[in-house]
Amino acid sequence: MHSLGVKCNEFAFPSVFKACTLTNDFRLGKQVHGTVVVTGFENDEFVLNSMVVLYAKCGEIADSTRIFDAIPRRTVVSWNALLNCYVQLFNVIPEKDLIAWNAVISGHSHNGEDVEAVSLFPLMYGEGVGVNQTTLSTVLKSIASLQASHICRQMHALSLKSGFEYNNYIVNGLVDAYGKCGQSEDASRVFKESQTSDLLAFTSMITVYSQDGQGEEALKLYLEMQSQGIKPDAFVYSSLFNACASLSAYEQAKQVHVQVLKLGFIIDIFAGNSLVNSYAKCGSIDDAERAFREIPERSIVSWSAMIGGMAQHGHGRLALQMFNEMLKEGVAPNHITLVSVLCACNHAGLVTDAKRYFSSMEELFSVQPMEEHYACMIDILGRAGKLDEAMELVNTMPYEANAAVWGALLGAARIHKNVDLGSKAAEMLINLEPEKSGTHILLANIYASAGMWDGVAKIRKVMKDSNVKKEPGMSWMEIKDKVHTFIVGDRSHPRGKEIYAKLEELSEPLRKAGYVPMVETDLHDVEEREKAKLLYHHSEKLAVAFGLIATPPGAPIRVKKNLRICLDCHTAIKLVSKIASREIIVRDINRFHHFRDGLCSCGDYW
DNA sequence: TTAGGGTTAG
Repeated sequence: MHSLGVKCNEFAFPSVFKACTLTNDFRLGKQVHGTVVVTGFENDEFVLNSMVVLYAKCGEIADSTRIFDAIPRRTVVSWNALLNCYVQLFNVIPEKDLIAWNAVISGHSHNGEDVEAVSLFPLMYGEGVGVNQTTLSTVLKSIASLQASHICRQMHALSLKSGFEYNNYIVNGLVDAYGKCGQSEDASRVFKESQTSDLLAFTSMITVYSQDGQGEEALKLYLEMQSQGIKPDAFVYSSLFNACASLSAYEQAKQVHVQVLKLGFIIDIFAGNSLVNSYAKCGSIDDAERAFREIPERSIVSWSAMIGGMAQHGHGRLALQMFNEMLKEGVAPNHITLVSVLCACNHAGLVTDAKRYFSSMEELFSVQPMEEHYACMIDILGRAGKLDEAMELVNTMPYEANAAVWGALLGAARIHKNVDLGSKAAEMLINLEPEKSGTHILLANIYASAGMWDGVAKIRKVMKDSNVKKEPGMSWMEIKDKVHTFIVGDRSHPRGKEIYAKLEELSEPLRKAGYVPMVETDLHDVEEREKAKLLYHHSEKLAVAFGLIATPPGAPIRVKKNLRICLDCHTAIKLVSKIASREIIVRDINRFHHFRDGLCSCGDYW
């Protein structure tokens, strides 16, 4: 082709390099390299990646590395080629020094080969070449990816022994690794004891808090960082938005958003994606969509966050429209996007669409259905009352039914009052997750709705005997930048008297609108009258009452709850939204409920 | 010569 005088473009070069590599024709490969330079394609990343492989295979490690370093986005193939080259070279070095060991360990770590990186460390240590901060921080990063908390502790001890207590790289590495291993207390201890004022260490610690659900701690640390005069960058903000998301702190998210705009970090894709997620989780899907539209180059994560947000808000059809818009833009969905798409169908009751997506996802999008997709599909079928179809899928799927699947079946059994399926699913769940009290409660609900009071009594006894405590329901409501917490029957709030007075004031119009307390499914071992009182003072009702007295008339009220919203509160809040002419948004553990004018966006289907 | 922090679901 070349000798015929036909010009080669950037699409042809990678194939030519690949052919040279496969046939070991390095002389020709180098000639082609010359042509690349002449034709001006030496900056094309596909061309460069294929050259890295060529030079690595012919053992010219220096050239391979030089080209590799210049590529902005490296492919797995070029990583592997260069790494193999280093490993081979490394193996023939008789006396390996510290730098050689570090280079190979970090090569494995960068390449996602964390087990190899971590296992090389003891060999290196045994050689007596010593360790430096590079070794430890590289190994800690792999430990973090592996979530190996036991090894993390050993590396911590070694770091202290080696005198790296105040080294920023090591402090950051330990905070990150402990955090990823789920040991947030250890992360926090290392961070505090180091007394560091390093931006990366602060970012890691803020991230640990936000991923551990300690949103308030994350925000507090961010304030402390600012008071120390440490200038934030875009990394901090993606974690901070997550902290706001986990707190459902809408006002906080808005304030942080303003700062991000001022600092010019809004073009950062991670911060942008977190902002979309944050607004969605804080109850404002409109703000989320505005933020989404402002992202200059939307990634699959941006689309997934937006589609998932719409799904959780019950806007199933809009979520599917968004999905189609994404496909039109040529963005390929991943397994998470498809979970959100199925979830959208689920919340909107779109069974036919769900079946279509589920059965064609592998063919259309090359994504094999995973456990999550099966669990979602079983949930959809179950909710829609297609219990036989749901069971058939359970029996034919290539996975063992897990807690998500049994949970879906238990939920379906509750909605459709199927006592047999309910008790079977509950039994499986109690085996899989004995510590969770929700299972007992759902089963009790099934018995109660079937009028099987002896069953309810039996569960009450089992819970009492096995000391299973109902997880206390808690609700949160944010006013300005303060988050107010409520627990059932709680009178400790400074405006407690007014809150209870408001509920008292609402009781008559509620009764007139048809509200009857649903005392029968309550498992507390108390008198009926006492039960009605407890029910009427559930945390979400207290939070809504507080919202009514603490926000201006007509303002929306946003509440977050740690469990599923209870049926009684759902009914009551629907009526309150009409009586008080307010939009009330409740985020529960599963989804959002937008109450307006006596109705809920979930269509009583949750 | 070798090295550190962030995003989407269930």
